[in-house]
Amino acid sequence: MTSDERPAWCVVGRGTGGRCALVELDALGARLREVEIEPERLADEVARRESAVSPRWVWSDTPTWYARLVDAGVTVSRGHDLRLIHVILRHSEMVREARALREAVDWDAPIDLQLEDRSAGETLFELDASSARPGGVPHGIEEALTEFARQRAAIDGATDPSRLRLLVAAESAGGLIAAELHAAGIPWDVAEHDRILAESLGPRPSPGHPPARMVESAAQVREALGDPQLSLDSPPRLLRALHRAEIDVESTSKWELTRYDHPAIEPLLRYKKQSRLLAANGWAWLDEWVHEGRYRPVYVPGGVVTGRWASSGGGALQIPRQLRPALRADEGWRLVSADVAQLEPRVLAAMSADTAMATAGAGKDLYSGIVDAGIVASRQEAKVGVLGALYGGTTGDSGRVVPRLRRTFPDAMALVDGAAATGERGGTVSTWLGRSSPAPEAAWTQAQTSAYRPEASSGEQERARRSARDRGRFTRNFVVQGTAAEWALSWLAALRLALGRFEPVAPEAAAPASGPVFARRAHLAFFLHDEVIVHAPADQAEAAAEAIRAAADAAGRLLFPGSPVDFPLDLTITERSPAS
DNA sequence: TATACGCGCGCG
DNA sequence: AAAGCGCGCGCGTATA
Repeated sequence: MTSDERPAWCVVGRGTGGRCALVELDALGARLREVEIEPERLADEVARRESAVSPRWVWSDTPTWYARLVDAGVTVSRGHDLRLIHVILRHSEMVREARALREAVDWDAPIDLQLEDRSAGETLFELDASSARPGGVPHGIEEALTEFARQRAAIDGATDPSRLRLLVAAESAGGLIAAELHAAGIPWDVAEHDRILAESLGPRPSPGHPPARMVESAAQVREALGDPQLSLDSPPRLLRALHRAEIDVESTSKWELTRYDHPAIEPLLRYKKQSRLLAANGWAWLDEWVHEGRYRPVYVPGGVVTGRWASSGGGALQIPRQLRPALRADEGWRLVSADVAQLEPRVLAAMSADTAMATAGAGKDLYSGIVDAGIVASRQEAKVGVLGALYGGTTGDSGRVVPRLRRTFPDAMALVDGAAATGERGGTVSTWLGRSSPAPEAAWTQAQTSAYRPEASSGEQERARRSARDRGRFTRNFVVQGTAAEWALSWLAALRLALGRFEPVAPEAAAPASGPVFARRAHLAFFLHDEVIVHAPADQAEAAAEAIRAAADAAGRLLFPGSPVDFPLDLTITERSPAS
């Protein structure tokens, strides 16, 4: 083993005296070289190694290290996020020996959102001891090397190392992508957003005043209820006023109100919609979150137990469809939007190797395929039934359709029914690539045990059964939602690498607001569970669309080699995102 | 005055 | 018709 061997990994961490340490490892984890450098030189040193050997970069957590590199104009193609991977491995059923990982409690820290959303102007790489936040993961190089060795041992000794390695790579790629999405931002048309607000609410009022059209709606509600002083924003008072008008709802929720025919209902529903728009995405939101034509949400990979991403600040994953037209490509650029048709049922069909379900989905619309197979009469019934199968629905339309699906798709239904049964018993279930559901809380297990005693009251038994069913629905959905998240991460990861190979466009065609790394080529701009938006120079839009399709095919083959299940996309190239 | 919690609704 | 899974956020209300 010689020192000029090509490194497979490069571990980055805090060294001595405020310097950064880089340690290159060979494929077996043996140290090849190590250097300590001043923090200002880190971006250059990373860029040099990336272009020479493109190692997999290992660091404590991606927001801490990578956001600064991206800002400095440096990207890397592959990473290993010790914090994200630690959380997966310490719970994974695939890991045979997790004791050492579980004892490394420092690595079980939640993401530090302050750091992720760091403000501009903060000095680069102030990673000395004084800036380490209590409760965060360790950033020192020796801690990183030790944890990395633990993680490699856990993966190598797993029941299915190759699947777990796919998950580790996909999760880490997600970390890189989240940082890049934040840096690039979503191209946002403030004028269009303002126009949509004005259309619904009236022109922007002066601070502290309600918009005119909301005042109007509220007045109509008060008039119809005969209560001139009523405050619509207080659910208890509104409920009492509705009862006085003989509208016998149990809550003030929208779905319940729509069932009543009364002159107050229409303006009340309108008021609620206006109120929601104003509070969640009104002018204050615009002022706070959109700057220089970009909305830059903070994405939180692994933020959901199932492996889905969460977000923090601005409600990035809940942008109302109504505001979609405010997403607008820069001049000379396009938005390439793609979403997967029925991702979760297709993932279920592939996991369970249910050939009947694969056949129903072959081509385009899975729900229509179920109708065509003569199982249900309408697409809507098919959809409600499939969602009921995934979520554990027992009542209403879904409860009626699920038994038919159980006969038609026995393998798919056996998989989710089995996951539900395991959850009801207090067991753990896992996704296709090995992310496992959390164990039940001690109080849950205690309550189940207690309810089994002969002297347990019927109320106690009923509560225990209900909570067992609740947990069963969670584990039922966990395996599908979690595997769909793995598919989506694989899709994104493949797409990102493909876009990274696009030729830069001429400087005069650049989109400077996207930042130095992304301004001159097609790049990811938005991700939402089963949907991506790529911001692309007009003459790269078609190629980007093809890359999105190719990445979806690649994700399917990677996770489910040989499976007949396909993952068709709805794909559009536009200047402005359609309201749909 | 600050914090915790439930409601309602936006997204998949 | 409005359920069955996973979230984040703003609001009003209750509690300290």
